[in-house]
Amino acid sequence: MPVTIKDLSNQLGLSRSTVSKALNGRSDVSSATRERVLRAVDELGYQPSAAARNLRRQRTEKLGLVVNYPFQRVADFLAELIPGMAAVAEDAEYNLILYTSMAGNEQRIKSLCRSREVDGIIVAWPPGSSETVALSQLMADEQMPHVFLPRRVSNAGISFVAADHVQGARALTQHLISLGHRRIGFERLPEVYETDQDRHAGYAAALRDAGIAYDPSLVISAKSTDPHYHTRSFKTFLSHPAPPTAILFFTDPMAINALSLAKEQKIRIPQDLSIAGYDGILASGVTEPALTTVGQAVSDMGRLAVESLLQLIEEQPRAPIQHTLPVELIVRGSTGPNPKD
Amino acid sequence: MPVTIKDLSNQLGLSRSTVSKALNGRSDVSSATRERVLRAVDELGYQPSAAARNLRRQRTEKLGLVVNYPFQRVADFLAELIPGMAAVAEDAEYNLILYTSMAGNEQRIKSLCRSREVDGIIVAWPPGSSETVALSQLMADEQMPHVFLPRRVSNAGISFVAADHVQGARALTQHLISLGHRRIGFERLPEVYETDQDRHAGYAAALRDAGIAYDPSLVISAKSTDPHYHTRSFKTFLSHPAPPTAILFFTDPMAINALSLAKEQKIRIPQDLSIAGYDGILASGVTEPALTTVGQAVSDMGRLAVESLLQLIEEQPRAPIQHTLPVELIVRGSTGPNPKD
DNA sequence: TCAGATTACGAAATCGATTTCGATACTTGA
DNA sequence: TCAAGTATCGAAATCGATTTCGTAATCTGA
Repeated sequence: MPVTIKDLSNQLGLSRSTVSKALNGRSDVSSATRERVLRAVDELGYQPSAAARNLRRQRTEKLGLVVNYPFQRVADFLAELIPGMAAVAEDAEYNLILYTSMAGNEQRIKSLCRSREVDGIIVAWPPGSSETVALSQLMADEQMPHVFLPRRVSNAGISFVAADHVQGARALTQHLISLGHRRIGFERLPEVYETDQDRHAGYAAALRDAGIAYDPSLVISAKSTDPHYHTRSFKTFLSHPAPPTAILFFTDPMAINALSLAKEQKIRIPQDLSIAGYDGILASGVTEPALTTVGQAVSDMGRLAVESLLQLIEEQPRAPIQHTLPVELIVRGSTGPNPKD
Repeated sequence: MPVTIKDLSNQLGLSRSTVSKALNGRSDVSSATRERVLRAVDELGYQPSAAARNLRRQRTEKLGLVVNYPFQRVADFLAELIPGMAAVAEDAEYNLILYTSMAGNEQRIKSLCRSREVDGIIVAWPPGSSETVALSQLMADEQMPHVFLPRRVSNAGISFVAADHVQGARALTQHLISLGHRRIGFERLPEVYETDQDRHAGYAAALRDAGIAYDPSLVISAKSTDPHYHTRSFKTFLSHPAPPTAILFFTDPMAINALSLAKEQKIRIPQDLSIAGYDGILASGVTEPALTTVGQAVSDMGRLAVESLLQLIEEQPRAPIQHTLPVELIVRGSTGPNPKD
């Protein structure tokens, strides 16, 4: 039903070859013919069939975005990420295809690679490190360019875009130390996440720099991101024989949860206790008090991820492309001087 | 480089036709042969080429999501919308392709339709009504199934999924009236948006129901969603000779902005002034006081939009598919009794 | 003026699947 | 036993573009 290149060539009395060459800017077409072709394209409203072109060219100009985050929990993150990515991709004439149901299913990733419906893949989900390496290997076997986001992968051969969480957690901890805090609690996630290892390393480094002994009883590992765990962790902190005067939470939602728990228990923030989050989500700016946190240049990360992927696709470099972006300490009302000072 | 159906047929000593039929569940293949084929598929890791299949079948099992919202401003909205849409689509073996750079560019929509790289389109952007009709016509001319989201279109022939903003604004206004308010301010958007007309209609209806005269000086139309305008509108309300005792803002961010302006001016919310938002974004729950607002079942809207589109694609009904979903009044701390009572 | 180079175009192969139609072998029933 | 029906498979066309290669016409320079 739509206009094909055959219709065009019939109308013009030219061969399909010539029409195709005229449209693709090849040199062996006279400029007069080229103009005739272009005029006819306008007249008939011709647009090449994507499927036919993809088949012949063996590429689709589509990038796969494999997401497995629970969207609600990282709403801000994705909402900032996706437009940046889409914008860069579209500038390069690529589009993004979303895949949200392939978590933990290697087979589906493999199918995606083999069907060649995308030219490259951005993986945005939080698997454990070993899983990441296996996944990367799988895609490499299928010759599918790919980039991991938003996380560092310590394995040397893997491309990724990440934020510098060592620096972020370190800056945050230093901020608290500079306010006089010595006993600083930290609620972390399970260690399988490299993000967790990084933030923990930053926390530990800041303590070491300040000559403060690392107290394992001040570090609690949440089993998951379920709010239930944070509530329990928070209570554990409070009932500690020598409770912390400041607490670092792994993410803003955890910290925001803690803010309301504190309010229930008539604990004043930051007079009685300092609380800090991480990620700089939108909601962190409107709580009372507003949350001290660490902001990431999420939009930049998205852009960089796509740029990196396009580079992998078009230039096929030997070395992986790895970016670690700086993060920004955002000091707001939820942190204050150590009340014990 | 990847395994093709030809490789399979060579390996098996069968024709490509037979292999294809075995894989597509056709009846004229013996079950023994079918099993041999399936085994070979597993062994060789065969996956049909998406491009070849698309070309032959004349469909792609992809849906286009044309978005033009400023992502940051509607972060929550999209973050809730997209996963719901993706989930439904993927259950039906479809995927979502994102298009974010085609605002106001009819030509690009036309190209998208003609290239047949998607089987249907969901349009999520806030054009004026007349623009919507033109856009719909354009896609209809190209025989491209499409659904508008998240907005009502008064033109009878157009498919859409929307929330019932008449009801929402009406419920919100009634809530304020029941608190004793008689002078209720309303900051609306330019009238070209049907959403605006709906919410305004709901506001006016509630007043009428309560026998309160409609006072045009209490209704301010913001020129855009720029925070600058809201600040000015808010000040206009305050300097009104008979200022409102409650204000309805068109969206939550506007209301949240007003909350902080009020705090600056030592106006107590809700003791001195009641403030309400609209949309029920995440941040509206963590402000101090938390915002009274109207929540939409955004995830449901996304799901419904995709379901409707799939229906349009697969069943080709004559009539358009139109859904208007109820919304939910969320009463929180930012609204209270009329202080003048 | 003529061999060789250049220009402009078309025929046909190709990408990898699906589908139509026809052919063969095997059953079935009277 | 034979005609008709059924089960199973393959050859070839097809989807709509791109690309390779060959050819005819024109141009160039000595």
